[in-house]
Amino acid sequence: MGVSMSSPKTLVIEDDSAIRRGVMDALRAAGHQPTEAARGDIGLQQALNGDFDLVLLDMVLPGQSGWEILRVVRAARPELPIIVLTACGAENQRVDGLQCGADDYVVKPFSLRELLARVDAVLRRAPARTPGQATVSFDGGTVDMVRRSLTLDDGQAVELSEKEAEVLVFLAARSGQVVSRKQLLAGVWGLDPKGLNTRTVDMHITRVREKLRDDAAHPRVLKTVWGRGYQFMAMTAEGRS
Amino acid sequence: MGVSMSSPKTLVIEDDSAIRRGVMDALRAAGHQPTEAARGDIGLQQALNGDFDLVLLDMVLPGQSGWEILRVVRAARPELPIIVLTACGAENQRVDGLQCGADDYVVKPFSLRELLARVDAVLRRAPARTPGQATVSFDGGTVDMVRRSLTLDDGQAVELSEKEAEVLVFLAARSGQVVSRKQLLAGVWGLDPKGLNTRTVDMHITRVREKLRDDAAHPRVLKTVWGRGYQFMAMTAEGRS
DNA sequence: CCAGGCTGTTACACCTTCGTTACATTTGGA
DNA sequence: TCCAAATGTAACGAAGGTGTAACAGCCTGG
Repeated sequence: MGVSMSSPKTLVIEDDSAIRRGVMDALRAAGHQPTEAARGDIGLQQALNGDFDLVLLDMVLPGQSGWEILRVVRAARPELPIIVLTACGAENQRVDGLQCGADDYVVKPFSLRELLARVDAVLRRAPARTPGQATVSFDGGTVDMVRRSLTLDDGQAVELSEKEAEVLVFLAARSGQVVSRKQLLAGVWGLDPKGLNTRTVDMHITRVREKLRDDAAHPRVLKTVWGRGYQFMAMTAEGRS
Repeated sequence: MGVSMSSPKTLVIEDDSAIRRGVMDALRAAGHQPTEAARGDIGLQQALNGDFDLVLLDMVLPGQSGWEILRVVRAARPELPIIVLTACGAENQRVDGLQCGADDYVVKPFSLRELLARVDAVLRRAPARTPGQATVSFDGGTVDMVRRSLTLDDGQAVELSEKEAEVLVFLAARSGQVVSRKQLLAGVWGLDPKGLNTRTVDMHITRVREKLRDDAAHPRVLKTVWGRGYQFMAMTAEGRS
């Protein structure tokens, strides 16, 4: 199931009808198949159940907060790209938004050209994150997220322990995003950050890196983002068959 | 919501109805779409919420001080050009105005021809300051103000530390303006200039310059304006795609 | 019972960031 | 010209983030 995205299906969640219509028209003109939602709760349903390649999400919505939607969709469909539309100013929202896992961020008022540029960039940058894709390739091998198995480029299958597999799949499903230790603790261990030591995460990263033949000092796969977390570097474009 | 500035939307905040009418007529004759506000508080609302390309701001106003408006608009919409209309004489107001972030100033009484010349100059000089623009290019690379990332022209992505990113984005968002150390301290560190050493700013500028491949003696990007601060030199006109 | 693997914790060395200080150099004005 | 203020930057150190070796507890399969 290659991709090449001839006609991306995009979900627009935005309550302001003027902006929504403008965005819908621009997307259609750019060859998308856009769907619109004027309320947060309805948009959330569609994002979770629909077959979309991209979500454009306003932060100020009736029916459900945009932040809540971002969190829920990220948890349920980590591979689905999301671009956040946020009201102007609000310097700090940007950090929160990107840390919540938005793939990009457009500040209102925005030009439609700017928005389309961001949309193209996100779709181009996320080749391995098509919904339903079961494997993610990196420089040196491939992760099968369904079987939770790891195969290196020389054909060798690598055994993973339970936790190692969970950590690797969790990161691979969010390839390109920076994942904090807290997110890993919550997602893999399913706990409040109580009870468990943050260093536990580091230790497992070290063990996974070893099996990936990755080097912490010059990582090809699991990059450390200082002060923020870890980032799975998926293979871009020039990929295998 | 597009831009391309064939018919710039200009907001005129001025309480003297004779002057206001004259300016409005002159702008219309010059092909603008001007909007007028006779009171400071109303003008401030419009400047913050409206979709304008330029603001003409009188300093002496009922309802709200012009200085206050200048400060607030600068903080919320740093990319929005502002030309200050200041009462005659008062040489020092000029300095204060420019330091507060006005893009230009016109001293009353002024000729309409002079005003239009200044308006044209400011609009021409502010290519990278379109509302919603998320990237600013300079001679040697591009700053993405949303991702807080830096890409050089050879395609290399440069890692920025937290503070480096904040300093660079703060300056890039105000490209063309001279930003004082005090403004940087307030905007990036969020402190009164107490508690922190002014040299801290210099040090971070040095570090950012290094990552920009910029040379303090012959700066292409971060120019030192002696006695006043620093200035981000955005790429003009003949820009990239 | 033991052996062996998996997990989480601890400890320690190292690295990054960032504010400060110090000193050389530059600049503008008297 | 000379002087004082402003600037550039190397160097330092504190605070805290990161990599990983070592260890102890746990479970599972003999």
